Amino acid sequence: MSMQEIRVRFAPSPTGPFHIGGARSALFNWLLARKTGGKLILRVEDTDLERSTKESEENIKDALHWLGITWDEGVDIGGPYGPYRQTERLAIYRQYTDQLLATGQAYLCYCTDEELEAERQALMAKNEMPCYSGRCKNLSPDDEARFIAEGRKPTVRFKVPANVEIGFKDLVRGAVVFDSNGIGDFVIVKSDGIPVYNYAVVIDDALMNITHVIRAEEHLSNTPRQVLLYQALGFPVPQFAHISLILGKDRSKMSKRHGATSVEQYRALGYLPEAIVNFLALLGWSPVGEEEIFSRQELIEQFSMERVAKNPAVFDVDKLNWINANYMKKLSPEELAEMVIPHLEAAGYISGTLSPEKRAWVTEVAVALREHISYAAQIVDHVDIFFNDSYDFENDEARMLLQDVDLPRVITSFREKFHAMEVIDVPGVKALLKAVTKELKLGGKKVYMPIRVLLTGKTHGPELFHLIPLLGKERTLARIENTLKKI
RNA sequence: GGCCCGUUUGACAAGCGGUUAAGUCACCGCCCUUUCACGGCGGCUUCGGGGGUUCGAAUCCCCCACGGGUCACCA
Repeated sequence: MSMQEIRVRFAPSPTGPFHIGGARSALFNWLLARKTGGKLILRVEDTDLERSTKESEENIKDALHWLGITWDEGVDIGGPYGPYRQTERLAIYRQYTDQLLATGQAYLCYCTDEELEAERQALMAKNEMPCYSGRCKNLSPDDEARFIAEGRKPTVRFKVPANVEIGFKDLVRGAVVFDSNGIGDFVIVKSDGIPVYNYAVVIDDALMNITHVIRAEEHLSNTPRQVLLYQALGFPVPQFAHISLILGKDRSKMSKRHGATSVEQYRALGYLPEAIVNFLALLGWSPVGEEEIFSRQELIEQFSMERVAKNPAVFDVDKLNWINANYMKKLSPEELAEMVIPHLEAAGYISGTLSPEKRAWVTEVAVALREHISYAAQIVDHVDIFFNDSYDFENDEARMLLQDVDLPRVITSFREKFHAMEVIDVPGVKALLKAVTKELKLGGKKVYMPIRVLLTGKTHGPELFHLIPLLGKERTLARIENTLKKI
């Protein structure tokens, strides 16, 4: 028995920033395709003419590229089942609409928005399911002529059969059954001739030979409508897999008020694509072993739909940060600098093209700080001590440290040795500080802490032997003098 | 409101009728240490409630509660 090639698709609508939940849907599709040697198709569902923008489509493709999610057929690269943009497939949909109309499986509806809204309100008031009554189903020729004369533009509605059980197997949820009586005749083509999502998606998935439809759970209740359409059109029904939603901290659907929700925002904050992919994969899917850090390749090897969870998952930024920090540690100094520089520019610490020396210095600063940050943007919270020679004491503890009776001896010893240093480098400063503690017979704390406060005004920060070489001889000495004047 | 989906510790979750109910993040403690961070070690009262089925239930069935989704000429 030969395995049929798995064909999955990611079909975003380009109507806004690319949501992190969309990215996860794309990722799961991609993982299954890569895992099985199948194909991932990228189709753009732009039938909402009001809200769809080219800019948004570009944004989505950019984000996908950035995440390393590649498609085998679709917009930009084409393929045997194109076009892959729904607004370019209108003629195709029309054919099937004619077929549905001709066979009596669909009909024209002349109801206005106002009429429909009134009907809906009436039903709601009676506590009944607000679904369309079907009153245009058997319109008399006279009425129809009248509506046309009035200039009404009809929609096309699908005739939903009564008393039918619509069941399908969901890879994540198991058997799901709906009652057709709960579904009113729904619009499949808008009055402007553009098909509605539920309709276009069926024709496209069928024509593009999609075998597995992996998408967010919010589409679960749309699925019975689609199954009906598959049957009416004589198409085979694909496998469905509805993955759970991503929730915010308060367990409601993730939205703006939960913080960053778009891929673009995380990118801008300085998260790494590998980390986002890793984190997203863990949201709803679980690996077999104990390891949680996976490269894309490892994810592909380990992924399986069987291990996708049914329950919704809360987006936990702390865990994302932990994962991202893991990947940041693996960066080379140059890569790290690359990530951090835009944030330093934005914060006004640097500008323009950096000289090679300055760039090297910034790189070292980033390296000194890398253990302290989870994502690139956080660099600005720690970097001030390197750029700003004037500062205030962070707190009383800092002030107190400079009241210590041993302070004069520490300063004298340090200054003396430091003056004598030819080259200010990490091992040199390390040795110097050690020599001071030894000479004065003081604990490390008695030496390091006052010097730290003298140099930065703060009680914590990066290692002194990183800090001092980066400040250099003059700035180090000058800072000590300036601070001493303040006490 | 109808329909559908879900409910294991603060979060992600493993678990598929018999386990001391994994692991990861967070948190707490200890160790390392010049601080913070990193790292190491340890801790962290978990199966929403109630009925069944069964020798035995987190696991199967029913009811309830709660959360979510959906009922558009949006996707």
